[in-house]
Amino acid sequence: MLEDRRLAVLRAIVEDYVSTHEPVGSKALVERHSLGVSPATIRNDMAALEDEGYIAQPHTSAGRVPTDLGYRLFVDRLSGVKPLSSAERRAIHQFLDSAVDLDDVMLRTVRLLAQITRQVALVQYPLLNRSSVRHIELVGLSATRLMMVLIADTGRVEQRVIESPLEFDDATLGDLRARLLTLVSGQSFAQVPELLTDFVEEWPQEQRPLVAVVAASLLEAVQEQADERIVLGGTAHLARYGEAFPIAIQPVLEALEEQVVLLRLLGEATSHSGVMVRIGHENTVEGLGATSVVTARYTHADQPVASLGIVGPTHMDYPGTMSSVHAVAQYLSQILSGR
Amino acid sequence: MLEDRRLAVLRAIVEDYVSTHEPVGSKALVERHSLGVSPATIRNDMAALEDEGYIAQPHTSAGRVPTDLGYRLFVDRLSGVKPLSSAERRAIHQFLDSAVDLDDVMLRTVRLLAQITRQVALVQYPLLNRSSVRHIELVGLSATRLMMVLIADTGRVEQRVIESPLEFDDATLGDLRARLLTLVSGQSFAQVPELLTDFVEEWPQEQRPLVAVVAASLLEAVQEQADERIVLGGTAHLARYGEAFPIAIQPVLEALEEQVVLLRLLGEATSHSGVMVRIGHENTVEGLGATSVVTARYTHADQPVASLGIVGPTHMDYPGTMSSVHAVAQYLSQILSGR
DNA sequence: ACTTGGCACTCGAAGCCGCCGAGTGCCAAT
DNA sequence: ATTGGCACTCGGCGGCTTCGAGTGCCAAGT
Repeated sequence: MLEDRRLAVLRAIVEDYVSTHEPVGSKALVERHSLGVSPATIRNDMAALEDEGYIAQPHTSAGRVPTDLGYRLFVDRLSGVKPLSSAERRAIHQFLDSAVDLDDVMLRTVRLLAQITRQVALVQYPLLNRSSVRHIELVGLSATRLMMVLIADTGRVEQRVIESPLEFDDATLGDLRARLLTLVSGQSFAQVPELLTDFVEEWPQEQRPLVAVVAASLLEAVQEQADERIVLGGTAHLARYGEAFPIAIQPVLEALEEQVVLLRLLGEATSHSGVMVRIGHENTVEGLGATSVVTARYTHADQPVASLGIVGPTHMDYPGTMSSVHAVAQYLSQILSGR
Repeated sequence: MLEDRRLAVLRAIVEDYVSTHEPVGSKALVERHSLGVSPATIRNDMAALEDEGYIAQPHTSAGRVPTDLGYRLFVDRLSGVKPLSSAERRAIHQFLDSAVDLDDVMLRTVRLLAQITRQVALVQYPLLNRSSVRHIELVGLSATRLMMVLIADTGRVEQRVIESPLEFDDATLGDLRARLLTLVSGQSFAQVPELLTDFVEEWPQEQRPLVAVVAASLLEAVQEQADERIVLGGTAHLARYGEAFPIAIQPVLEALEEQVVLLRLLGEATSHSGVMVRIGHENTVEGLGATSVVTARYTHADQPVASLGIVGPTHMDYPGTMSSVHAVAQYLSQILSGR
C-alpha cells in the first residue's frame, strides 16, 4: 500500500515533469493528481524516492526531477500503453498509400516517424544478411571493370564496382552470372558464404582471378557492418528542445553523423523483440548520455530484418513514443511483406 | 584616396568582425590595423559607410557590424584569394588516395568540405542530365516487374523498379535491353528524350505497353529534379555557431531537410562558372535568410555536371571558404575525370 | 578640404540588493 | 502512518547603480 503510493508519486512526477519541463513540488503534485493525501505525506514519499535514487533536486529549494533510474522504473513498471491519436493513425495511413521504391519507403518511414514523435528518427535499411537473394546481376563496364548488382527479396538493391585483375569477355561474364544465380538464387544471403566455399575452385584456372574478386565482393557485401545503411530525419527537432534546455546538441549532432554509432544504436534492437528503450547514461554511446533512444525491430516475412527508432531528450513522453515506434515498425513490416 | 580609405575601413571591419564576432569600434580598428589616421577620422568614414548601408549598429552605443550589403562589397571588391593552408592540402590529399565508388567519392568529398570549412557541406551527385549513358541494364524480378539500372559515365548508378502492365518473358526483355543499348549507349542522357521519340512505335503492338513503361521510366529518370541527389555533412557545425549566436538554427535545419530547397541552392551554381556566393537575404530560400551559401560547380570531362558548396553564418571567412570550396570542386573534377 | 582632439551623451552589460515565494525538512499531534 | 505547522533555504526577478565602450558633433589645426 505504502509502496504503491510511492510508485504513484513517481509516476505523477514523471508525467508532470515531461509535460511541464519544470521541477515538480509536493503541492503541485497533490493539486494535479488525486492522490488523496496531503503535501506533507508526499514530501515524505519524495524524500524516500530521493534516497533510493529515483528522483533528484536540481537545487535545494526546488521541486524534484526524475533521474535516469526513475525513468527506467517508470518505463518498466508504471507506463501503460498509450493508444495512437487519430492524427497519428491518419498520418500513417496517408503514408501507406503512395510508396513506390524501397528507397521511397525508407524515406517516408523516417519522415513519418520524425513527424509523429517529434524527435530525430532513424531507419535502418533491411540487412542483406537477413534477406534472401532475389537476383544478382553482373554488368561489364569496360574490359576490366564490372558492376555487381544485388537485389534482395526485401527490395533492397546494392551495387558495387569491381576491378578485375585481368580482362574478361561477355561470354565469361554471362557464364559467371548464370552459375552464380543458380547457386544462390532464393537462398538467404547469410548462407552465401557457405554456398560459395568451393565456388572458385570449380572454375578453370585462367578464369579464377575474375571469379575470385567477384566472390570476394559478394562476401564483403553481406558482411555485417558493411551492409548497414541508415536514413536520418527530423534533426530539426533537436533545435526545438535544445533551445530551452541544457542539453548540448552539438555532441548529439556529432554522434548522429557517425555511421558506426548509429549502427550500434540500432543493431542491438534487431536481436531484441518488442520496443527497446535506453535511457540517458544507459547509452554507452559517446554524446548520447543525455538522451534516450527508443528502438524496435521490423520484419520481412516474419523474420526480423532491421530496426528503426528515435533519439530524444530523457524527459520524453515514453508511453506515446514507444507506441509510435512500435506502430511504425509494425506498419513497415506489413508494407514490406505486402510487396 | 578618400574612397580608398573607406573601403579599407570596411575591409578592416569585416575582417575584425569575422574573427572576433563582436561589433567593432573606431578605436579598436586603428589599433589593430595600421590605417595611419585617428579614430575620429575613422568615425567619419564609418558614419558614411553606415549611410550607404554597408555597416550597421546593433544598438546606439555599440560598434559597427557589416550588413549583407557590406559583405557583398567585401566579397566582390575587397577580398583577395587566400591560399590553402598546408593542413588543408594534406586533408585533400589524404582524401584522394582511397576513394572507391562514386558513393564513396561523394561521401568523402562532403566530409572533406565540412572539415576544412568547418561549415555544413552539400555535395550534389553528378546530374544524369549532363552525363552520358555508359550502360543500361534491365533485370526481370517477376513476371510483371523489372528493374532498370542506369549507369552514367560519371560513375553514377540509378535504379528504378518498373511495374509492367502485362507479363513479359526473358527473351523480350533481352531484346528490349539490346535495342535500348544500341540506341542510347554512349549518348548524352540529355539527348535520350529525342532519341526515344519514335522508339515505342517501332515495336509490335503486343509489346508496346511494356516498352512504353520502360521508356517512360527512363525519361522520368533523366528529368531535372527527378535526378537530384544530394549528400549533407557537418551539420554539427551548426550547433557551434548556434551556441553563441542569435541565428536560430531550427529553420536552417529544417531547410536542410528539404530536398527541394537544397536543389535550388545548388542548381543555380551549376550554370555559373567560378565560385558563387549568396549572402544573407540574397538567399531567396526560406530559413536561410541569415546564412550565406558558397557554391561552385564541378566538372566531368570538362563539362559541368553538378555543384557542391557550404552553408554558414553570414559572418564567415569568405576568402578562406571560397578558396576551399573552389579547391574541392577542382579536385573532385580531377577525380571524376581520372576514373 | 580633411583631419583631429575634445567633449557630452547614450545605452547596454554587469554587479548588487532585497523581496518573494515555492519548496523543503522536521516535529509534535492525531 | 498521516498531517498541519513552522522555520529555513535559495533561486529568480525587478529595480537600481555603475561602468565604459562607442558615438556624433564641433571647433581648431594643417
